[in-house]
Amino acid sequence: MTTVQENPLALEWQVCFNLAAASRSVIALYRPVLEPLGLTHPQYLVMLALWEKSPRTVSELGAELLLEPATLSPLLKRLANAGYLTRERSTSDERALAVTLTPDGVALREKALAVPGQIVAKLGLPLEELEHARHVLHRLIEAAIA
Amino acid sequence: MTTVQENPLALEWQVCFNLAAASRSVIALYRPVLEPLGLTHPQYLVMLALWEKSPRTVSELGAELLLEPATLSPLLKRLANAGYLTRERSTSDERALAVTLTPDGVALREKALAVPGQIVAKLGLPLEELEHARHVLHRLIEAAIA
DNA sequence: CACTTACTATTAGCGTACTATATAAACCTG
DNA sequence: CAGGTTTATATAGTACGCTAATAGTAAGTG
Repeated sequence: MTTVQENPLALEWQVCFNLAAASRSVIALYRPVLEPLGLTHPQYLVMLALWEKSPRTVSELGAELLLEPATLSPLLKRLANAGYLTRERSTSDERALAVTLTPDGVALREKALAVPGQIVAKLGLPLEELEHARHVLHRLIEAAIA
Repeated sequence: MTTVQENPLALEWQVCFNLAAASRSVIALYRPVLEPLGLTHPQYLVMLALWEKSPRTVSELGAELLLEPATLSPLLKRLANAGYLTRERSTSDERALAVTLTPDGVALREKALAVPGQIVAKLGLPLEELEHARHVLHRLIEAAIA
């Protein structure tokens, strides 16, 4: 393993590479766990947001998830097709879309409660280390979007 | 901000959300920096790997970058179209593809040397914190692919 | 009130990124 | 050395995720 001094462009020393690789590697663990729920990982994150508060507009979801409306729009359509939410124009503001959980969508939360534990088991890391990682990542987000 | 005890599915408490959001947020910083080099972020990572060693096969690149051949195949074609590398069947093993930097590809490294500094400046975090983040992420990768 | 400006979501186009499948070369084993 | 298996890429299909451009609604202004 080379040092940064020798090669400032060494792949393994780039935070961005480790960030991208960690994101893909960890999300890959979710695939088999979320498959029985009929969700992809981004869809799971949208459901997490909606379980906290529903209805929400596309903008509100985008602000919390840090996703562009153009990304959410088709994703929400797929979740609507799956029967987990409805998409209706807001009555107060015809521009806004009210994204609302269906009873099926609300009920799915019960199954989802088992997800975090399964992932933690797969990772095999102590909770303190995961909590520390979460904190480090939050700092990176804050720095990047500042 | 709710606690984990209150809501184990709280979005902001999920490592996976912070991981995905941090990855997208940090990579977004690279876009304007890499644009003059004619590279996307995944393409930049491939070039980092090739600057370390060229020629490489698709499998070797996939092993280092943790990417599937199906992802690399079209990505390498785009880099070949850009003139940064050539794709030729290996003479010793006709199954393998020899991915080799062109002189243009080699020369691009000089411009790339300025990239990490620009990103660090944009993030505005001390190098020690970035190095620590890199270490934490490496631990997550190891745990996830174990 | 007409006009302009701002806001909200959608669409189009491009580039990842995955699984599953296909194809061809290399290998191994009887 | 023929036949099956393994290995190395490539392709098909689906789903993000972005920017840029669009359409429709709301709000502000003379």
